Order: sequence, then structure tokens, then C-alpha cells
Amino acid sequence: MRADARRNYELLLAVAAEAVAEHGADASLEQIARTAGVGSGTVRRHFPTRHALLEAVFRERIDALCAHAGELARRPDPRAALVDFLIAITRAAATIRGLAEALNRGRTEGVYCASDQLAEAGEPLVRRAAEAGVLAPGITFADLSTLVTGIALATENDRDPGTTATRLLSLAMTGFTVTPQEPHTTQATFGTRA
Amino acid sequence: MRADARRNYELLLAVAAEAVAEHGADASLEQIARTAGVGSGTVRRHFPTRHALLEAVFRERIDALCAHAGELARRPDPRAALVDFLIAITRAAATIRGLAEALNRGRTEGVYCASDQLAEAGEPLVRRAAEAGVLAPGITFADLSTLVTGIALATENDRDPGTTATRLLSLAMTGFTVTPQEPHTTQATFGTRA
DNA sequence: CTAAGATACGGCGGACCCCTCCGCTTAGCA
DNA sequence: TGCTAAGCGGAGGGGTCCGCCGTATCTTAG
Repeated sequence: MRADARRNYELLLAVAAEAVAEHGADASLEQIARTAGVGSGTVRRHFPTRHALLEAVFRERIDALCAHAGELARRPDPRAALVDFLIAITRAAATIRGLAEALNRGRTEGVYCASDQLAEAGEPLVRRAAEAGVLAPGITFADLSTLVTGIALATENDRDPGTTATRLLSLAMTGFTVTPQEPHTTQATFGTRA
Repeated sequence: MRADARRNYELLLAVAAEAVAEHGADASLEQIARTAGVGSGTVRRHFPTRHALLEAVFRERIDALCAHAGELARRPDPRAALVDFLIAITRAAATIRGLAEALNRGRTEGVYCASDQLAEAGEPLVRRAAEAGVLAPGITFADLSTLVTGIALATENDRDPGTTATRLLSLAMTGFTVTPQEPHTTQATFGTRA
């Protein structure tokens, strides 16, 4: 990679990060190019699709989440590990503008896909929780990921999305309906916060 | 309202419904005008904002959902009533392109708001379920609505969004984690499908 | 150190879109 | 039938995305 190319790449990444933080997933690419003092063709060359740019912007963040998953995998309590991971993702997706979009949309292409990377890191946690019997049967990481990004998307224009999103997540984890057959389980079930 | 205005309004509504069904919430207004054989100013005059157009397009559908809620309110089982309503919303939001967007985004303005209308119809069901003790305490209809639209948004580009969405909803209803303290409740809790 | 070749850059042009405004048509009333 | 104002159409300005190509710049071999 040529020196100037690398320079532009890094510059664009920094500018894009700021733009996305401010305007979300559909920040103007043209504006990013302008701010970086670079031709619009250049941003297109480095990031062929908007999704590619988003993934590049969030790469470090995703890596961090995956690393976190790696640590959690060594925790003694499988349920707590999975829950902590989901909370971490939820908080990130709800807090960092554009991240939820990046994780949800465009999981079609091959190459590199942020949500795939996250899935790879999260699946062991799911498996371990399932083996320990603390997860409803048949649940995949994809299910949980979809749920989490959905919650993040829906709370996007809430004030304080972070808290709202984690609140909804905890509802979904413990369930928000009570089966009338076993009313005595109510307290025990809902008393367990994430 | 003048006769020609009304004519155009209805025509635009029909065309818009088709366009939204095909291209989702961000169908081209320009294209709608063109298809209707009408100036772009005309569509803007009848529907000042994109959200207004979406709400108009989905008005009947929302009315139907609200009517359904009215019927369900007379059902003997409060939990089943609420659950049925949520399933109905979920299925609609996940199946009908653009509806989830319309329900989630733009709940800022006053005037008429589709999600408010839905909330008004759904709140009695929530209240009744809460009084019957089959709902986790502190849950509002807004919570459930957000959750449902989030699920719909996240499953949008899934193949067969309807089934995926309702599956995720049922997970959230009964909870996907099991508290290790009471392992015997597992079967009972997850055996109850929506 | 230099010159040739590869590589990346910039920005132009086309297609599309949203939005506003204004002159013209025409429906509806008297 | 004629008047009036409501409604219409579309041009124009600003913005975006995208592909392409002439050119400037970096790199490396000589």
C-alpha cells in the first residue's frame, strides 16, 4: 500500500468516525470527503460501500467486544457470562450511533462481516450457557444478536437510549409475561436482574 | 376539499401504498408523483412529510389493529388477549414493509401519530394483564411497542421475517434465560408458547 | 540520482432525490 | 355565466451517490 494511500485511509477513518458519531449510519460520504479535504472518489476507493466504511469505523470497537467475550468465556458462571456479553453489546449498539445499523444491515456479503466476527466470539458463550441449562433450548447467537440490534434500533431516537435498551434487554431475558399456571415463580424470575 | 384535490389524494395514496410495499419506508416521493402522473409539488402538498404519507398509507391497517385490540379487551383471559395483540402487531410490522419504520420513527410531532393511536388501543390490554398479575411489574405499552418494532426492524431483511419476528417475540415474552436458582421452572415456563 | 512505470488522486458529469416557489388552470359558488 | 381562490404542475436550487479518466505522485529499478 502506497504511503499516501495509507495516509488518506487513516485520515478518512478518523473523519468518518466523527461524522458517523454525529449523524449516524447515513452520514454524508460527500461531506466526509470534503472535511478530509479529499476527492469523493478517494473515499469510494478505500471504502467501496457505505457498509464497508461503517465496519472499518467500528472495527476496533468490535474487536474490543470480541476480546471481552474471550475473557467472559473463562468466567465460572455461564449464565452471567452470556448476560454480561449481551449487555455489553446492547449498551454499545444503543450508545454508539450507527453501530446497530452496521451490525444489522448488510450481513449478506462474504469477505469480512462485523456481525460474523461478533457471532464467532459469542457462540461459545451461548453454547456453554445452553449446556449448563440456563438458556431456553434452540436459541442461537443469531437470535440474540438480532434481538439486541433490534432493541438498539428501536431505541435510537429515545433520550438516553443506553438505559432504555438495557432495560428492554433485561425484560426479554427474564420474560415479560408470567404464565398463570405458576404464579409463585413470578418474584423469583423477575427478581433476577442482569 | 375540492373534488380534484380529493381525487389526487386518493390516487396518490394508492400509488404510494404500492411503492412503499415494494421499496419500503424510503420509497422515492418523486417516483410516486411520476407514477401517479402528478407534479411533485402535489404529493408534498397532500403529505407534508414522508412520515405523514406513511401514516396515511397505513391508516386503515392501524385502525384494523386497534379494532382488534377492542375485541380482545373482551376476552376472558387477559394474558392471552395481550399476547394475541402483540403477535398481531409483530406480524404486521414484520410483514408489511415500512410499517415498523412508521411506528418507530417520528413519534415526535403532535397532530396525529400512528403509534399513539396504537398505544391508546393497547394500553387497556396492558393494564388488564398487569392487574391480573400476568405481566412483569412496571411494564408499559410503550415498552412492548418499542420491543416489537425493534424486532420487526431487525428482521426486515431476513427471509420470512414474519416467522422469525414472532419467534423472537415469543422468546422475549417467556424469557430466554433461566434463573439457575429454580431449574424446575424451566419446562413450565418455556412450554408455554404464544 | 534519475527516469519510467505503477498507483492513487481529484473532480467532472450524469442520474437521482428532496424541497420551495410561483404562474397558471380550473372547480365551485353566486 | 363569470369570478375567485384553491389546487396544480414543474422549473430551479441544493444535495447525494456513483463511475470514470486525465493527471499528479510515489516507488523502484537502473
